[in-house]
Amino acid sequence: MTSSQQFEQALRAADLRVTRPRIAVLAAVHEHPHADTDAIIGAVREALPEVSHQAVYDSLRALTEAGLVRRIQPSRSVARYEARIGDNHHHVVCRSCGTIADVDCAVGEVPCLTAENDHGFVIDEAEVIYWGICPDCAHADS
Amino acid sequence: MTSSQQFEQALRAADLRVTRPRIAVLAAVHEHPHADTDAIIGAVREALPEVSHQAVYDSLRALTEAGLVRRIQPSRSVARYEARIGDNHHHVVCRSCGTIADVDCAVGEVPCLTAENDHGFVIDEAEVIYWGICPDCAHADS
DNA sequence: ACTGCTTTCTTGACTCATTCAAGAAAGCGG
DNA sequence: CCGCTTTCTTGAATGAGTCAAGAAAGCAGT
Repeated sequence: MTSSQQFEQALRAADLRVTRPRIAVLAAVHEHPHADTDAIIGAVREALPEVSHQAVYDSLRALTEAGLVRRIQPSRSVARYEARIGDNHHHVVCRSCGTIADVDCAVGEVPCLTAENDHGFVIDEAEVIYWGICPDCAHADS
Repeated sequence: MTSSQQFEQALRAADLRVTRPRIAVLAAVHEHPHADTDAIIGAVREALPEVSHQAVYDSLRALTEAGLVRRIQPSRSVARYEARIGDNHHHVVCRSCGTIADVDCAVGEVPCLTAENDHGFVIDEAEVIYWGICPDCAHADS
């Protein structure tokens, strides 16, 4: 059980002020992996009916910058958030319905992190997105 | 020299009608790799001052769907286009200035295309984005 | 607890990339 | 050259996300 107190601790550990919107946003992201901002606003309002969308946007930014949540945004998609962080996992995205699922990298802990020619860039992250068709959409077609 | 006639051939080969906007857009994408739509509109208007932005949007969509150009869109960036296609290369993006550079995949021809647990998805592409700091921004900091 | 400073939240307007829609123009097979 | 279809022009609309000003809440120090 991830309780509200654990989220509070996480916020303090990250040097963020503890506010009800932030706790609710953190909980919403934990409960709804890959949810977009709108869905998160909806989930947060179940606990705090009066929160403004701006508070959610601000919280998501603060949490993202603190590294408590991760923002992902496949092409043509709005921003989505997840709480699984620091384990170098990646995503499969369905071209048809946009569903996202987690995948662990097949190549090891830090996949592809060494590019052949890095053009002098200091690389700190490799983000991998697999594109394909999810089982549901594959069935719907056939 | 990639001439206008070659672009015309490419369009015909892809079963697309040959129009001046499309040729100009194709040329612009070839000349300005990773340019965003606005930059492409600007480049196209050097040859065809009167093209509407909509014509450019439409052309880019048609060319993308036909596979003549590739659309890339790192998080927090607008859509960008490139003409290098079909060679499974990836991108490094500067977190500071947004510059994009090409990188060949270190892992081989079709990198990471086999995920450990694919959740039943039929995967057809693996898109890799390396995040880091480009040489210019690294210098500016220090 | 109370004070005062700082950060965050509310409210509401605004931006801007992208899309939609209707009619005019251009491509192209016959 | 005709006629059908696709594409282009023009102009308005959409919508995720941001900005800004004042009100409210968190929190360190007393």
